[in-house]
Parts: sequence; C-alpha cells; structure tokens
Amino acid sequence: MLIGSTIDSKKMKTFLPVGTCPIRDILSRLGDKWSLLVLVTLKANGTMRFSDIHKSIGDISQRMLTVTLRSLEADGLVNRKVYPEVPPRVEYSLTPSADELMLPLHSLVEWAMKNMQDIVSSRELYKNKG
Amino acid sequence: MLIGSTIDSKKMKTFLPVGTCPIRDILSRLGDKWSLLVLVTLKANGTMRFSDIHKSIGDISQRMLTVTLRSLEADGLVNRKVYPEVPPRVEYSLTPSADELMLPLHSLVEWAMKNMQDIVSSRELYKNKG
DNA sequence: CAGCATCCGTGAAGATACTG
DNA sequence: CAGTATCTTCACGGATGCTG
Repeated sequence: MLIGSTIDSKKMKTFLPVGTCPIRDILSRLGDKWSLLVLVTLKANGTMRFSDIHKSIGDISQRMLTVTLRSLEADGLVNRKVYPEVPPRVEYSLTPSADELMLPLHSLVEWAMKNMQDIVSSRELYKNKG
Repeated sequence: MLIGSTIDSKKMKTFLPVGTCPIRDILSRLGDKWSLLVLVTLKANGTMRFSDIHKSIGDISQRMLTVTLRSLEADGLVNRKVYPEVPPRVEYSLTPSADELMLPLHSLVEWAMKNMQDIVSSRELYKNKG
C-alpha cells in the first residue's frame, strides 16, 4: 500500500505527490531503462568489473552504464570498489539492501512470466479493435 | 530471473535485448510516471469513474490519465466500461490479471517502505561527498 | 580500463483550449 | 463528464571523442 489518507467526503483514498511518496520515487528509479537489468546482472554474476557488466548487458552504452551505476550507488544499492592499479580496476556488487530487493523483484518477474502471453494478446486485440 | 543464457568463456550470464525480454518490457511499463499509481488507486478504491481517479491522484493531468488508462487497458490490466448516458459515465476497474500483480507489488512496496530511510540517507551522503 | 565531457535527437509529459 | 487536439518543454539516452 502506498501512503494514503482519506480526505474527502467520499472516503476516497488519495496519495501523496511523488516527492514525498517512497513508492513512486523508488519505482520510477527502478523503472528506468537500465537499473533493473544491472541489478539482475549483478545478482546473477556476483561481483563484476565495469567491462564485464558492459559485455553482459550488451546493448547499453558506456555512458548509460556509468550513469546507472552511479545512481544505484547513490541509492545504496551497489558497492563500488576502486583498486588503485594501472590499468584501473573497479568492481561492483550488490549491497544487502539490494539483495533484499531481489525477493520482491523475483515475484514480480514471476508474475510477468506468467502473464506475458495474456498481455501480448491483449495488446494485439486492443490494436486491432479497441 | 530474467531470460538469460551462458554464452562466453567466462560463463557470464547475459540477457536478451528489451524487445524480446518480458521483464524489461513490463517493468518499463509499470515504471512510467503514472501506471503504478493508477493501479494502486483502483485497488484501494475499487471501481472508479474517470473524474474520481483524477481527483484521487491529484497532480496528474487529464491527458496523462487518459493515456495511462488506455495503456493499462491495452495491456489487459484495467477494464473500461462506458455507459451510454448524458452526461457520459465511464468506470474503470482492475482485471484479475492486475489483481494478481498486486501481490508482488505489495512486497515491493514493503521493501520500499523498509528501505526508504536508508536510501534517502545514502543519497544525502553521496551528494555531500561521493 | 573505466571513465568523463559534449552535443544532439527523440519521446514523455505538461499546459491549454476545445467538444460530444 | 470524459475526454481529444495541439503546442511546447525537457530530460533520457545515444554517439562520439578524449583522458588518467
């Protein structure tokens, strides 16, 4: 449940604006083009170097991988460890917080797998008629 | 787990591009600015009219509410029932598919509630130092 | 290797006005 | 009431080039 309150005469539940609602905030973060994919990649492979994540995902640009990793790091979802070597080495891994996130995410993924066909069919139907 | 395969010598798990991956597809849908909020609003209030949803959410534009509802309808997540009256009345409700979605979503929300403070703190910390 | 800087195109979304 | 139409803005993300 989002943070809601009952404010009008109809007893209708309403919700806080995005700036103060944790769910809207977090979902919009995770819902960007790459965050989720980076998290799942790190989950699947454990600690990874920048170039490995890049190769693993394939169609992400260097810039967007950097941006995404920085954002996840800022949110405390990934650890970033720099080794002062030449050539440089940077390793990324999930934080405990992100590990916890994987469980709800997993059930969401299961829902998606289960309902994927229906959604595709529904879209097709909607497109061809309305 | 996303749809992955082991392709290179490092046994690194890789993932399919967005067009063919149900999870990336669905998450990007749900991760847009308003879909989730509309779904949760409908879950909390049951069947609702257009204007009620509009009032309940508050800061969504008429246009974006229409766009979002159409998208959810196309995906088979909301029912749209039009009553041929004057003035017109249109009622929206969740489909069974969307109802199922609420469970994984709920655990995601719980994670968000639980970790919200840490995330905010982490962001603050990141901003002030790096 | 792991990035940062810069430029730029595109689509998402807001504001406003109008309608059956 | 429940939209549609149009215009505009702006941030996301891609491409490219450079660097410690």
